[in-house]
Amino acid sequence: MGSDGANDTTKNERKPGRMSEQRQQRIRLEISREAARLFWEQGVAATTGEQIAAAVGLSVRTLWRYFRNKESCVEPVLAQDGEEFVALLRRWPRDVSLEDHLMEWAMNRTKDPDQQSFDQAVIKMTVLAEKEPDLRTAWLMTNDRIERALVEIFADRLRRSPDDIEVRLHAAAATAVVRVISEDVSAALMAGVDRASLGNTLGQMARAVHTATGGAVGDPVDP
Amino acid sequence: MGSDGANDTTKNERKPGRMSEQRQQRIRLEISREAARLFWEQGVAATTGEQIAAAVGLSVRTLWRYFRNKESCVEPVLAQDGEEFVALLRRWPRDVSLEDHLMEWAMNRTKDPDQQSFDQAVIKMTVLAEKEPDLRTAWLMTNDRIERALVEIFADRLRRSPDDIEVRLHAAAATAVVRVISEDVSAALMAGVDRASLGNTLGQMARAVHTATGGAVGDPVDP
DNA sequence: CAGCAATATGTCACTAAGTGACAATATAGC
DNA sequence: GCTATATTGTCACTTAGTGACATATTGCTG
Repeated sequence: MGSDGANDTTKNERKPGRMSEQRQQRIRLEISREAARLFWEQGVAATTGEQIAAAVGLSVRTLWRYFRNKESCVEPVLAQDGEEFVALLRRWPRDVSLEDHLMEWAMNRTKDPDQQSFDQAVIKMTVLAEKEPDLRTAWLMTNDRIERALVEIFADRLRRSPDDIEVRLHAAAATAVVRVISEDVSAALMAGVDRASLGNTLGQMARAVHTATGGAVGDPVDP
Repeated sequence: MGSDGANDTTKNERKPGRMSEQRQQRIRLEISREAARLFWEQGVAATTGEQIAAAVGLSVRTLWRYFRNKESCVEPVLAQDGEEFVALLRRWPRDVSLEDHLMEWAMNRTKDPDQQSFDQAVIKMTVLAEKEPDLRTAWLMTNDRIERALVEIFADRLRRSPDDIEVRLHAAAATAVVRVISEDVSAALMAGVDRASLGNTLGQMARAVHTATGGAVGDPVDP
């Protein structure tokens, strides 16, 4: 497998013998979940690559084909909410505010039990990233990728170039505030706060993005 | 040496045999500069810990006492501008706007030749961090620490608690935009753009901080 | 400056992380 | 089923990073 394949679509054309990208992503996610479980149970330092590999039935050599280092193993888990957010923004109609868009989605979403245990893993890793430097780097790198995705989305919405410094500033600021809110929510949930009493976190995110972009992002725009 | 010593002042009281913190910081900075030079010349992967250690006349065992891993070696260099920015904000009079404060400082600053070569190292590492994942983590972690410093500074200025979510959102957004501008300026300088034609980057930062905090940070405030 | 206590350093041994090479096996398309 | 290509596991290896311990260095005090 080309270890960069997961991030480069042109190199992933379907050839005989090449696994689909979806399949590779599923394997990556399975590894990530097992890594997260082991990191939570015994700490990052005490978890070996061999243990992670064994947990998913792969050799450690193959593990390092899927992830460039140990802490990166947890990135797919850490990326869950951010990727969901990005996917939502990609579907964001121009004539709708961000807050309305997110609230509409929140009202219509369904949640299966498998997804809920996955959410738990996300929360645990987000919290653990606060005190484990290696996980912190994984968390920050994950957010770095989200920011790059937001650059494209904001450029499109604002009808500007992705190279535009303003676009990049807005994407960076938006990513930062969404990250802080995610961290805040995760810490609260980990501390036992009931999700209902957290209030409207998606609305909070939408407003924070609006503020952090100086009002440039978040309102309906011309079609 | 206590490897966490550099970041914990209570553990660094002056005892017989314990080196001063300034001395430890100087050694860290010397290591960081040499690491940066080697990373630039031959790449991160091809640079061994032994080489970095030899370049500063230390054993590799001691190198790992000063830095938790190889890429962290470059953090003091990467942190230079951010730490300067933080120091400036710590001296920021309440009755002055951020832009005026930064501009006044820019007009009065002096620059020695050693500092200029150091600036070059900062620029090179900032640019290299765009394509070397390990350096990217070092850069993001450095900015994470800057953000934590800004939380304290903003809390003080806004007369709010550092735990206040708004304070944290402002600090995160401010750090993000300063980072993007730093990256932008470094890339331009690396590409040969004349510093004079870059315009007023400090003013740009001040305005970006003001925008990213929704106007909450940047204006004069009540004393 | 000498003495002392505490810390810092280097050497050594070691484990784990991570990489390259290559043969065997698996995958996807026709 | 066949073929071409990719993927995987084994093996050997280097490097990163850690613990233990003896020696050297540092900072304080008289």
